[in-house]
Amino acid sequence: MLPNALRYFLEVARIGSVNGASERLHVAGSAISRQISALEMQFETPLFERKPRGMVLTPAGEKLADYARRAFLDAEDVAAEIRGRVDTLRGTIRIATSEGLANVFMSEMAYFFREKYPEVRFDIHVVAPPNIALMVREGEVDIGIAFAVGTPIPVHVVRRVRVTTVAIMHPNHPLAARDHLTMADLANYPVALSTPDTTLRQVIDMRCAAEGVLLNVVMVSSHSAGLMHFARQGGAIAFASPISVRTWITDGLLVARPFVEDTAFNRSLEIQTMAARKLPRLVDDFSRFLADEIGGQIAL
Amino acid sequence: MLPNALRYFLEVARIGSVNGASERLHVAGSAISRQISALEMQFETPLFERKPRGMVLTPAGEKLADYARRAFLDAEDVAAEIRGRVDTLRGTIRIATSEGLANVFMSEMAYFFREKYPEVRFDIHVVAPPNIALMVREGEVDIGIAFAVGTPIPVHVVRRVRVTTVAIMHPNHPLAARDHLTMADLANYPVALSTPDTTLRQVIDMRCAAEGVLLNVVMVSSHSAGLMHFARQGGAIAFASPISVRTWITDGLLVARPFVEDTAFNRSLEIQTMAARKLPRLVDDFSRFLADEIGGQIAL
DNA sequence: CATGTTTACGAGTGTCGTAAGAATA
DNA sequence: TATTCTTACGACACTCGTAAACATG
Repeated sequence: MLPNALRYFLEVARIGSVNGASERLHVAGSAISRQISALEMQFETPLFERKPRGMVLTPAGEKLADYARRAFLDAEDVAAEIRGRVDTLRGTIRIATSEGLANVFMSEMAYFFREKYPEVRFDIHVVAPPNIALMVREGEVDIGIAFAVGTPIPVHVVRRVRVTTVAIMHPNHPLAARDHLTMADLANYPVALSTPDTTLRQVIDMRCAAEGVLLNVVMVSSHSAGLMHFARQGGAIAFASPISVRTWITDGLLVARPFVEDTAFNRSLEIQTMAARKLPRLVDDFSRFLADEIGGQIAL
Repeated sequence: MLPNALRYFLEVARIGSVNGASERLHVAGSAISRQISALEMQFETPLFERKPRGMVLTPAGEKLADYARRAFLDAEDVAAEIRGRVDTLRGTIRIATSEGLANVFMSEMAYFFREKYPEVRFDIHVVAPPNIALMVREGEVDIGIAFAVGTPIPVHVVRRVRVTTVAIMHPNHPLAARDHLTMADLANYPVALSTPDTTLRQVIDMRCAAEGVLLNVVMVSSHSAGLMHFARQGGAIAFASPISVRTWITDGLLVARPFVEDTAFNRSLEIQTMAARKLPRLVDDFSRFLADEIGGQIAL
């Protein structure tokens, strides 16, 4: 459907070398090299910088890569639509999200959405937060659900909401009786934290530094569901955004307590899709569904 | 950049015959026929119905045509962006609009927009109202500015506003002293109308039929600016939407008088772009500019 | 010299144009 | 029979893979 030159180009951009792309594509490196030269000839500008250890995109190359990724997805979508005859209300939605959201939040969203569209399949990729937007940009997933991180990657943000951070504890915990907490309140109790690569941990660290509070950290885990269960057993206070733990709270298994003056604790939860991509109907529906849901959740 | 098969396919779709496309493309009909067969093989479904006088798209073919038109524009845009290096803030904006809007409204919009972007060029195509959306859909223009007509053509509507219809007359006209008019009021005076293929004429005819009023029509013209000048000389009452005549009113050359209970007189003015197309930055800017402008005009 | 890209060249594939065949009013 | 699409076939162009040449830390 699209010229091979673009496929080759894209794979070299991904892998960063002609030989690498050659192996993955089962195409001779010479052929790939020639096609890329042809593209550069056509656009009258180099698309890669030739470095000793491979090739990296020039700004012009970046533009072409963005276009090509979009073009392949578009072509794929229209082919599915034409072949499938049906307006693609069945299909697979590919999602990248972080570990903290994959548990309760994504499960709920998938469950509710499948009540509307029973034929939907979800492919959920749990990856490190900075990689979510990258995967969206490169078209490896249709939708990214992530807390915004510093690096601005050019993706389309369907919706962005400010999300608070709350302390999660056993219902009998002494602090469960309090309406609002400060970081200093927690200093006397054991706490459980996520790993430093999470956005959740980052806002907690920042807040502790600002208040000069040193927490009594008894557990650090990259598995947020594990932290929640640890908190449920009374082992420690954990942290989360309200949407990440909703069912546990409503079921009475845990209680959540907000912090006073919470703004420094806020993170931005984003629904991301590829910039300028025409989404398949199903994916578009789900992105709107998500946006509505978290739009409602913001009131929580 | 894109495979020839798609170019051939699209031209056959446009022209409606292989031989016709063969002439325009300077490619043998056999080659075109073969490429189209290949596409149909690839999608495992016919894209054209073979009629005795040529070929017409099947529903599957329509989908592919929509995709292909989009794909070619996208490819063109990205190529310009890569080559031009600059972020394409100079360039040409192609617009299709109706005769009534091309005069005052488009001139104003183009003039104001060029104050922001002096390097902009406009290609304005004045065509019959039903063709505006078609041209947008087929990618012959970037933006369509049209009053909505019955046939729903799948284009993206950037903005839609309800626009009233007013009577236009010389400042000394007896009716100029009235605040609101009815159709019956006009029966005693000569009026000038646009041709029946215009949306303006259609709403007037409908309203006259509803009220059972017979107008004293002294002029019918397909050139709305001519009708305005005729009204200005006192020859007749003409009709227009407020935005079509704004400068003439503000300059005091003509006066506009609204009708009582005007809703049946409303038309929907639409800013249209190709569905799901990623607009070049310049075009996107202009479409937003237009939307803002007519958004403001609605209060008029 | 190890790694990675580009050029040279023969083999294979695909596309094109001419011309003949088939379908339809 | 006039128009249009499709198939047959030889000529040409393009792409590929192997292998050698080139660039660089």
